Amino acid sequence: MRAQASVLHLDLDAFFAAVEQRDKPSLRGKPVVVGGVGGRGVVSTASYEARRYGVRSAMSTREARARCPHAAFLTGRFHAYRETSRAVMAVLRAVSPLVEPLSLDEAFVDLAPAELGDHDETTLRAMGERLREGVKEATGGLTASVGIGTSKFIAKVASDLDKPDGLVVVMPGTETELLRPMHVTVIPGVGPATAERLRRAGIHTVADLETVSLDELVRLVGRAHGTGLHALARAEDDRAVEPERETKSVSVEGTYDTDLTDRSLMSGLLTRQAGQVAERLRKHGLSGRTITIKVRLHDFTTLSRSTTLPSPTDHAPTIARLARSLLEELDTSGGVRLLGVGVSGLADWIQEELFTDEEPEQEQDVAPVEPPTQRSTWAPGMDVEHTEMGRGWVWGSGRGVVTVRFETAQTGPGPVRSYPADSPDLAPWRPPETDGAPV
DNA sequence: TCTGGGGTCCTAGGACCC
DNA sequence: TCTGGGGTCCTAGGACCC
Repeated sequence: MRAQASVLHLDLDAFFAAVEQRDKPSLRGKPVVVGGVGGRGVVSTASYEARRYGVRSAMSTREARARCPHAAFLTGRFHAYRETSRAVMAVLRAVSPLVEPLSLDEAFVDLAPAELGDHDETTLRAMGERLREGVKEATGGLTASVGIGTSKFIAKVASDLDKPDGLVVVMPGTETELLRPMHVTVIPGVGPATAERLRRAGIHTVADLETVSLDELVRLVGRAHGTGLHALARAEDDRAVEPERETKSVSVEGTYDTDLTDRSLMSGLLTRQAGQVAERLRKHGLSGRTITIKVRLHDFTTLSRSTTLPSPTDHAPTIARLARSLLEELDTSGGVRLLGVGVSGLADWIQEELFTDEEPEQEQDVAPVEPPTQRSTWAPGMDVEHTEMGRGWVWGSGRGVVTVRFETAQTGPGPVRSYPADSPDLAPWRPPETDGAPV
């Protein structure tokens, strides 16, 4: 918590719906719902006109239709949202370079570098109004709610207090009296599960929470969460505004209107998703070592399976192949409603650099370290044949060693073995390009 | 026919190493 | 030979956020 109110939080009001109303004047003043329109879609954003009918974010579109049948139901136009978001972030960066976007419609701004002179309430309000005006101009009339306070937590709570189109400044020293009467769910990280645990312990408000000892909180909700809650209940929050946050994972998933039962269809869908993930990785110059699939069964139980490569990849056939073999482990006979593929353990360099950089620590289980050669011969994902092991594909390669994952059509994925890259027992057996055709 | 999609962070257990 | 403890990496699942 800072001595001065110098953290600002800005939240665009009903952002997706507002962009739709801006771009299509016939929708202005009318209920608009943006979200999935399929049988299993949910509401992403409801305009304030639609909220009057009880339509809320995360509600199923089916229920939203029941509550407000005359609303316009639209799927998102993410290009337009991204473009508009960029314009908003540019307005914020003109005030201070320290802007941390949380999503397309939300950001923190650290006002410390802004030349504000005094941080008295009048100056802060003027700054907030100036920003809101700037956003309106840059976006063709979108409104935003702004909160200013001594920490991220307080700024965020403040921006929520006078929505929509509001501005609230919480001056230093007034934080705890503001928070105490509020329900524990104002604290970021307290969702339904945590709120229920706290409720059972008789803790409802922030004031209640403040009386609970650190040990007791840790016992209730775990180490990390407990210490966080203990501090936030006292408005203690020193989290910095971080303009550059690194991407940790990239994923694509889809929920299907009817449950999937056909394994070959699932394989095809995973293959297509793997291609989309690889494309996004490449676009951002990323690659990753851990491939994860996500499977949601008909009864909503959600499973994940993952595997970690010896070196990072952005190669679609490799990701697809691993995803498909991970699916083999799962019993999907009851039907699958969601399938997804993700890559994590990201590096901002690609595998080729393994060959040019100095030797990494990591060792292979086959010893001979030859001079780095064969770069193009053993590309990840490439199909290979071993005289004894049979068919497999390149899982990773580097430093004169190629790691192969063997599999057969009959038995599925098999063992992983490493060989010297010049092993006469190992040969490519067909070009990999036939792989990856979606169903 | 309740329950999206893209993320982040945490926990807990096992393997493995020192 | 037995007893341990700590650290790191990996996997699976869950809570949470917008």
